[in-house]
Amino acid sequence: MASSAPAAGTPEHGMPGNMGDVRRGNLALVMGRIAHSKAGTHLTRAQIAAATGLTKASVSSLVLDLLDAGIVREVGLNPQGERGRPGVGLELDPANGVMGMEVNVDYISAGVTDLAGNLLLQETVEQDNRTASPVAVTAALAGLAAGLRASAEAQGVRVLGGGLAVPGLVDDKTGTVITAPNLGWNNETLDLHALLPDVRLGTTLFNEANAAALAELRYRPAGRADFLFVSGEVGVGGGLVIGSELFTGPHGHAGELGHVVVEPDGAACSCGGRGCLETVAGQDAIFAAAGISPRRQANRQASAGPSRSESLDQLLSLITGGDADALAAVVRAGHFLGVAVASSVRLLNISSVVLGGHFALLGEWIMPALTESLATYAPGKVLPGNISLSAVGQAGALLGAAGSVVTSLVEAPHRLYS
Amino acid sequence: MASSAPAAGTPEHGMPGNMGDVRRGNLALVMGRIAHSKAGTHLTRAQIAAATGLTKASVSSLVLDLLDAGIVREVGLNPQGERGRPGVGLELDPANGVMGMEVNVDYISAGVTDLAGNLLLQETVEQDNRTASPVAVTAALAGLAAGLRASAEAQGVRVLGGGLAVPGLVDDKTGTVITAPNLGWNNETLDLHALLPDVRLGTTLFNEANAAALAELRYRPAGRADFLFVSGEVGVGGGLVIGSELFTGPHGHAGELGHVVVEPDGAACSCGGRGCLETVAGQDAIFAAAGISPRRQANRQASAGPSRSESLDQLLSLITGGDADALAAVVRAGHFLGVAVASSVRLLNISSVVLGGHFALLGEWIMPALTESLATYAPGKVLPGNISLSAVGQAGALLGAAGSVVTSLVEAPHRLYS
DNA sequence: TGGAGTTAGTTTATTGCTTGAACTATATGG
DNA sequence: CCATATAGTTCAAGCAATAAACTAACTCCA
Repeated sequence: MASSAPAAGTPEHGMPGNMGDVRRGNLALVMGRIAHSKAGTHLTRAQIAAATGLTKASVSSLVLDLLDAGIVREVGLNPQGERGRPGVGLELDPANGVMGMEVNVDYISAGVTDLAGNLLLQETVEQDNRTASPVAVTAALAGLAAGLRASAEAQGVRVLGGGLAVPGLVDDKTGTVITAPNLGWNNETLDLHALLPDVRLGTTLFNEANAAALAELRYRPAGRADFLFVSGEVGVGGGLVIGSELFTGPHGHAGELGHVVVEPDGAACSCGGRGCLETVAGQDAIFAAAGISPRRQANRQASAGPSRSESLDQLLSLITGGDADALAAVVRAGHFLGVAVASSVRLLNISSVVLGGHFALLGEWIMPALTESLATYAPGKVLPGNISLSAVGQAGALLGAAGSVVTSLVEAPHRLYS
Repeated sequence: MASSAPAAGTPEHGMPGNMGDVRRGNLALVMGRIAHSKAGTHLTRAQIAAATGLTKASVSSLVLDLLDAGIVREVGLNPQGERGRPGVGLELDPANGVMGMEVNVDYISAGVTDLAGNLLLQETVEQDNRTASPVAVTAALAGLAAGLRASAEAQGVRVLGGGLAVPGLVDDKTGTVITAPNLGWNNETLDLHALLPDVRLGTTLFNEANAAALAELRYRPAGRADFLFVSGEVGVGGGLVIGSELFTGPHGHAGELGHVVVEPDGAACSCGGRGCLETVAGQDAIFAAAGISPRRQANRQASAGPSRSESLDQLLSLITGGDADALAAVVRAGHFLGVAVASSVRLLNISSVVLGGHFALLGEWIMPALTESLATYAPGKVLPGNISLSAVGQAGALLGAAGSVVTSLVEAPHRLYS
């Protein structure tokens, strides 16, 4: 998980700074301007100098490093009626890509984006990962990624690094999945290097909700800098974005919205607690309350029992068909989601919420209950206009994991020419 | 409120870095070593060089700046049997002080500490601030502060800056108290400069719980870097310390533990919400449940009705006298405090809790209920040994507000020789 | 008592980076 | 074709850290 990173180019805390730190910081500054320039437009060295406050001489020198590293390229620019010598446009070199990967309960998936965030290649393999060992799953994913990487390189795109999202608590520093209840994994250390060998920027491990939150930050038009992303999968997860950065707390696991207490006298939760949001708003809880037969637990054949998406389809048709129990289950989930979000809003002072997973799918019926609940429990704190549905949908975790590599590159481009 | 500050010496985000930033950062590094050296011991230039990785030449040059600024001084050092030339000890110059100030419901208070955190002077004036205008209160406080400042300067201590803690939501950038329900203040902009005129480092405005949390961080022996401080006053407040820094969220008001929802079907709260922790664990709620007559609201004479500390004394004697209702009220508060803390722990991934205010006073009876509640709602997340009572007590807000000035000076000592 | 050894702190030359000014390059407009 | 304007490069200057040499002050030991 991305630990609370110091500002770009800042020396590690407690370490002395030197002139190299200044250069690395300014390199990141220039890189950031190029990376975040509006699509279609191409900044010139002079524009970057004006925007950042650096001198033209410094910008030229810094841009030269980025060109040498192969992450930025020049594009000819016709100034169209401007006076003076035309500037040379700069853009992220599209010959670079990053790999996003995801392991979930019933599929593995991988994809390659360029540094601008365009999805170039993607492939998903449906398989039940509850019946497979972590080693087998990562081996299958490594094969999937290797294939995509070969395809990317065949079309001239080198893969600089990767990100992997899994539905559980992770420790990125050690590459360990601490616990992933829905996969049945506990303290499994993954070989992230073998997953994507010999990439300059390595591979980072993410919690799925956190990765999806990063995707919202990256792909949402006019994205807000501060929001709580709610991930509705089998479990209920949360991803906190504060100041345009993932907030993961002191030990890397902040944002567990699914285990906020919403009913002190409520049902026992798989986490050992009681009355957690997940016990009323998780998929299994909603299905049960709606009278939909539960998916078979472990050891089920690939074809036995309804799959998760089948259960969701069933729920949707029940609701649209006017089934009172199904609608009540969803409204109840929305109500308690509001309770949990209200508490989060008071604790974290966040004013925007983005719903993903089944909460987004059920948005039409969740939203009224949620807004009413928020008005009751945290009046005035979250304007209805600041509650929105996921802009990226299903592929969020994958795109967020990939995007995190780009972000880390933009914040420390010097890593590419060590 | 301390906004999420960049690392010491880091240029403002988006601004170019230059060699001056390197120097400011290294100056802060050296200053930090001197400020955080164990009391009684005195680091030498050579020791600082070895500890930081800077060269002796750089340290000498940086220390010279700190000496010139008058915030560090040399102390002779007998090396006691060490070989070689003895080093010259360095310490914070005790001729500098900072002012901490506090406005609360029934008193105003001010105090001066040196940069090491020793309280040199303190004075408290009891007065009912609900009957007074913000202007009158700040005028009285300014007088109190001016007197202490004169005393300090008479004994050779110059006051470098100040911090003011108030029981409400504040915006430090504008010096505004957005809302302080128990003072009846709403959108009152205070003249912080007039409160403590002509100090080099200005005066910072804090929420009371946040200031008290900073005091815990500063004064607690072997203080943890991450904890949730729970402030039990008329209202219930919270202060979040993450990574040894105050976490105030994207808009500066994070940590409102008192308005976490603990009983969705509970009582209406003064904030407009429902079932907030404050409705069961605030002082008034506990007094009411214990059958203690409420304090008179506004317009009471200074002598009419029991004061808050009188009510607390009454509660304590009821409990020690075996009153079942009083004990039940406290146990109930502890139980729901556990619910709120459990949710906080899941959202913020914090593993330590510090209780202040009436929660500390009632610790003997609160703690069992709290630990049991935490074991129920967030099993394994907060070890009982990580729940503790305030180490600084009543003067916490004042000490924390004063200490924040020291912290900001240590992080940016160059501000003292502009 | 005095020299060898040891550690603290300063001086000096070097390196690396930003800056600002001068300079070159390339466009538009009359 | 020349004036003007803008883009980008070159070059000397300034500043900060570094490394190495140097001075200062003390202990140990003969």
